[in-house]
Amino acid sequence: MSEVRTRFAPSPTGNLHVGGAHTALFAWLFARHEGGKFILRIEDTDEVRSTEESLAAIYNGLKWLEIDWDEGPDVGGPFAPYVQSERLNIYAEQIDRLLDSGRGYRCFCTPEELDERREIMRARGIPPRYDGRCVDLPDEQVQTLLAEGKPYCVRFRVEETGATVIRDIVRGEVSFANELLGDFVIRKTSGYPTYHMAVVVDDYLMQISHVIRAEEHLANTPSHVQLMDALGFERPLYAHLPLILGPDKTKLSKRHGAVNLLDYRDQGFLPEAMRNFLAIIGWSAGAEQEILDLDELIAKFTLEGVSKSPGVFDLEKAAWLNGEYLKAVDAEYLTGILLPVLREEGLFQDDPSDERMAWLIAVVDLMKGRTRLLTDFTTWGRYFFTEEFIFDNKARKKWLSREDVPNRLDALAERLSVVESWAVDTIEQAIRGLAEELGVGAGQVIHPCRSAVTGQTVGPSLFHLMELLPRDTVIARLRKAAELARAGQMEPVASVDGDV
RNA sequence: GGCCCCAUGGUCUAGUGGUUAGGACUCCGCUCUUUCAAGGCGGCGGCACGGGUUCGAUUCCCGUUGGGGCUACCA
Repeated sequence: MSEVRTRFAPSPTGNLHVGGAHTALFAWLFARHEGGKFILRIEDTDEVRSTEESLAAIYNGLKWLEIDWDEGPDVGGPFAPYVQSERLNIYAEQIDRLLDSGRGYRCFCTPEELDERREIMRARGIPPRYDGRCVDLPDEQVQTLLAEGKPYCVRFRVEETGATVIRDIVRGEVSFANELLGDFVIRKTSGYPTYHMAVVVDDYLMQISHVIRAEEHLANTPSHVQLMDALGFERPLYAHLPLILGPDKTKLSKRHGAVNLLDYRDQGFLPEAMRNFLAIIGWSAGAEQEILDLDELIAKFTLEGVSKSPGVFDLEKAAWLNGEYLKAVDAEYLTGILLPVLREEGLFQDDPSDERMAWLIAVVDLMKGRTRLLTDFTTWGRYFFTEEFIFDNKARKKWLSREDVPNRLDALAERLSVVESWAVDTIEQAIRGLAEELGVGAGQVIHPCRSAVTGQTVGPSLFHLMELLPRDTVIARLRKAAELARAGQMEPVASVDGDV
């Protein structure tokens, strides 16, 4: 078998969205699994909507997921250029061939006329397709119109009878009746090729072996295949991937919330978790394993494992998976990713000392076992970084508003101020010792203490978390909580979020 | 409307002409623990429907229903 070459061919008309990332990932995984090449091609034949920013967003999104390309606009390659707007002469040449062979023809219908006729057809219940008005325009008439400078586009004359059969790796054989296809535009009035023309030419010239794309393109495929046949191009193999759906089961789009891949980075997702999650929508290794690292993904990925039915993007499960990665990942590595998130929130300084970094790593190590998103560090773990944290209602209600608590907190502060060293075991001794002296269970000191120091009733081991806070800070928090409680300011309040 | 695709719990899925239909997320219990939003254990919940084919269909065929995609001088 000749070399496997797959491509991702986005149009730079917006951010890299989740669906695009999914397609790119599958095409990339397949190429990597097969030891082939993965090509990035930019389809900017939409002159009005294409933007530079969007191109940058595509690069950033792919890089975030660690999807790399062997050939592309920035890295070049044997079939450069990889940006369609830089290949206009190539398409022009192929369009001319079609014009010469009679499979292409000039169409002088205006968009307004087309719209009007389409409406009429629709109203009559006829499938709206181009009526072929300009197909057999006499040559002299064409010359006259040309001479008049009348604008025109070029259409492709599709087969009138029979059927076009697509062999799709994931769907099997799919047949389309040719009579239902209309003569479609291959060159716009502007001179730009349409998507249909450009993909076909580029997939052939770039020697793409497997066209892996989303299912929304399945219905376009007979058009592409006919074009290829007419041009004498060998057909690639096709694999149409299931779509990603929103919770309402329609194609995932803006109205479902975040569809920009990088929004998930900002929401606290790890790239490896998002990659893993994307991979298991519409694909399964067959085994009962869902957590797969990059190497496993590449090793196990096959097109046969791709499912036909679309899948809902379940954010809940994505968050769970992210939590699994957070747990498994090395604390030092995680700290590196977390740093910008903390700085964004103004919770960590710009030029920390080695000591301070070591402290952060320790915090991350303590916290990561119970987080699902990176942003949990700035919400649940806020008390590590600032005094500006809230006392949630559960803590207020259950402990901080209790009558006996202020005295207990003060007593604990007193005791902690005299322990000879600030460490897990000395802290634990102090707390348990106080409980014993008061003749109450340890929990009666531990819980109020946790509430006062963290504002929450849940979290990592109290003694360990206290060790990571400066003694002065802990003591100050205990005293402050006691004071607030005495002033009657520890009653549950409506304004406090975090009442979970 | 026409064409095409799809159909296993709410969601992601494994799987088979004969299985107690398996796993994961969510949810609910129980348990461990100083706490749970962590860990452990357990539970609820599914083959869309109707016809065939067959000794036997979740599995194969047809239809229905439902969902989705496409129907542009957007890609």
